[in-house]
Amino acid sequence: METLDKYDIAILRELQAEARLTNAELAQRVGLSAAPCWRRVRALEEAGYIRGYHAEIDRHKIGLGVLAFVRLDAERNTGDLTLAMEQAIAQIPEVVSCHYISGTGTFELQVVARDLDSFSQFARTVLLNLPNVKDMHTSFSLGEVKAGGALPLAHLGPVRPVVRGAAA
Amino acid sequence: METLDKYDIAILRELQAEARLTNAELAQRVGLSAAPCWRRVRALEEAGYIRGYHAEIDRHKIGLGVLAFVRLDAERNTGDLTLAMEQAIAQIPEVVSCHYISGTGTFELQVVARDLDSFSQFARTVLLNLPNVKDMHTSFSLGEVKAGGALPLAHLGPVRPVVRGAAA
DNA sequence: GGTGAAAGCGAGGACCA
DNA sequence: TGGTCCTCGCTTTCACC
Repeated sequence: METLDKYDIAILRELQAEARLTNAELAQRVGLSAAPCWRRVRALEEAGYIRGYHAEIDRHKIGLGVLAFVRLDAERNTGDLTLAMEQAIAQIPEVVSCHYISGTGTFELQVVARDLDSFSQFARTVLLNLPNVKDMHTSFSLGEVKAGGALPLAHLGPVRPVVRGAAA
Repeated sequence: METLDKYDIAILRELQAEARLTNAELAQRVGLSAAPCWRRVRALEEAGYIRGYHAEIDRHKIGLGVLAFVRLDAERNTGDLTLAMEQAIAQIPEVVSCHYISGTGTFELQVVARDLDSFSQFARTVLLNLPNVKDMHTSFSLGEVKAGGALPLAHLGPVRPVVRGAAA
């Protein structure tokens, strides 16, 4: 699995948009017959291009009205302390994502909570009690302009729709 | 679909973790037989709890080495201008997510790019050319401490594993 | 790499408790 | 509501081009 050809790209695109496509439907959309299409999907999974398949759940429907962007600054910035902090953060369910941002020891988190009260309590009792935390800055999402996190694939190649039997 | 019971919660949890489960396997895991399990999945989809199913693609494997957190400040903050800005942002493939942050007109974006050069060019030619942009602040992810964005479900109820036939 | 075909199993619906 | 049965179509794996 060295490089991706147009079929692989098309498969990634389709599965990123709609992971529960049947193999038959997927094959038709990318312009392949079922067997080779299925083999490619398997190869993409095994090579690690596809890390998994997930249902996207509506945050608001399950009562998580608050999405906060939190920046945590670390007190000190040695490898050990940072690692311990990372491990502690990664285990918190309310933390939806966390990235290490810079050599100065800042983490950018996305945190969900039921409401502002709930967030506030969470921030005080959990986030600020993490080891090695110096400071915290929070911004709240007031509106989702774009969500879903689908990655662009256009850079992988000229992504013309694949039409079966069409000459180049 | 007023409220979720323990079966619904279990279904959401399993499908969030692994969307391509067969219905038979899912039913077994949540402690239901196939037909009612499948009916519930359908109901959850139709009620909007499940917004879709997506393959998670490895950003690095497809050559997107850079993930940036970008804050865009709007020049002026009227409804029309903000809306136009939002619509422009939402259409940019490299923008993986975008949230409106505060009444002062700040947007928090996640942007992917091949490398720093590529990001830099993208920022100059696309982001800074958006209508109504005043200012831009960028932080780069140096490490994914936690990713995937799975929502916590524990607040929906005491989430004991459902065991078939086990008395409470 | 691609196609086509065969076998086994799950999806999806009807119906009962 | 959950459980059972039944049928169709898909998945998955052949062998072969």
